[in-house]
Amino acid sequence: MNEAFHKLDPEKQRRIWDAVLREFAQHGYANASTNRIVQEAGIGKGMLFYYFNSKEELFRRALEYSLDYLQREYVSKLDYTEPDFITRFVQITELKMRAHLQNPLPFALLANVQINQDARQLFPDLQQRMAELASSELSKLWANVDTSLFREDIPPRQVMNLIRWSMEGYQNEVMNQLKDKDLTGLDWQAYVEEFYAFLDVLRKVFYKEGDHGSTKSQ
Amino acid sequence: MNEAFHKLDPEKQRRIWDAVLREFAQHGYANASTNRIVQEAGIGKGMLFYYFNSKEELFRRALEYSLDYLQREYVSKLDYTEPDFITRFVQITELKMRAHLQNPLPFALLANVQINQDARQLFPDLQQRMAELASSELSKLWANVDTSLFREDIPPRQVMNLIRWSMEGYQNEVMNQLKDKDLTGLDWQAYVEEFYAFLDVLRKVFYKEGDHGSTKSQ
DNA sequence: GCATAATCGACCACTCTGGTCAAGATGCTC
DNA sequence: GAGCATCTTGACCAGAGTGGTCGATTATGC
Repeated sequence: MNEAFHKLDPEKQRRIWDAVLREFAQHGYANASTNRIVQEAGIGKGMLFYYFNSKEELFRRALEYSLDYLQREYVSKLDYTEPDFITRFVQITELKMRAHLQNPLPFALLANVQINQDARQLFPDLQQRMAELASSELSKLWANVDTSLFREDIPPRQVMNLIRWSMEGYQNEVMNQLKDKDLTGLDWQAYVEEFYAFLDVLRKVFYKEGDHGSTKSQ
Repeated sequence: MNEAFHKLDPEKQRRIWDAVLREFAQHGYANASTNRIVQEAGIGKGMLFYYFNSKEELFRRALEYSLDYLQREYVSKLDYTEPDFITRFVQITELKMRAHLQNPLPFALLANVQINQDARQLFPDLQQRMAELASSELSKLWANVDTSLFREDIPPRQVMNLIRWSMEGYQNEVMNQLKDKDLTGLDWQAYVEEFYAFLDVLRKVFYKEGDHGSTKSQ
């Protein structure tokens, strides 16, 4: 990559990355068009191949950029000291949503690469970095959980899976509901309260009986 | 569509549909190639446009074929008399897997159309038929459920959602595990037993206490 | 033998591709 | 201002691929 790119006005860098990531995320490696990228980025065609030398390198850099973004804005901020599994999972989800809200494109690109096998054989090293990121995130999720909070007639592993699946299902449901709606002027408070009520249900179902505290008080 | 197509050797028809569905499912409408289709189907280019007159009609027919397949092999076989929600859900899942195993391509094509908005504005009528199919399937899922089996300290609606999400999560997990493996000579029995054990956990968690019968005996 | 239907694939005009490069703009130093 | 290096552009390239056509050839049924 030409180092001139790094000297660019940051706003312009962002515009270029935006266009690049969006194009690759939407169309995959093979069907992405460098013409559309320069058009959307508002730069001349020559510049794209001046900064990056080929489409292949461009894609490689885009993937690296996305992985770096996730590492920096999400994975590195994860905190695995919280022993309460549900609370921890909520924290993680919040972080992920925050990073996603700030810039959804890296997520979109990585999701596309995961599904579309376009790039798999072309960039096996990055494919591996992706796999590592995903597996390390998940394996750490299970570590140092205080399983003594769980009800004892079900294996802790299964309890954690059930909680995870339930929360993921809940998330997807809310996402789908909100997809088409106008987000301005939305009654967030109602959603948040419903969510905490949902957490209380999970605690009631999967935790030991007794007062383990409502989540609302947080 | 040229009626000559219907007079074709059924095996040849199947080969053509296979190639068509696979291509559209993999690449979406815009990026699908009629050249690749005829090559994979093993017919001359002329024939494709003899049977179907244009790429647009071809896609339309492919979508209709897929919707018909799902209707015939899956939705029409659904039975909503079983009052036990878990049992019903298992039955539904089994039907879906059976149809999917017999021919996954219609599922793949519809999934692609759902995600890729390629075709949305081109074929709004079929888009609507898809939406109807999905919503009718889901709304019927909730009807006539014997909620008296559920524990009473949680709204029945929420119990059903939690069960649904848990089972979907379980499915995805198993699917992911099996994705790369060699399916021949697999120990299915072990999987089935683990699944029934999982169902027992769900019953223990979400149903009223007392002997509601193990699922293993089925 | 003959009409009709089925089948092929070379061919068409066209669009789009990743990539190049001569020409010019811009900024910096003296 | 001149001179030089660095940026920036977009017209242009050869090549690949597009959906679709059609004259030629073969198979079928009577």
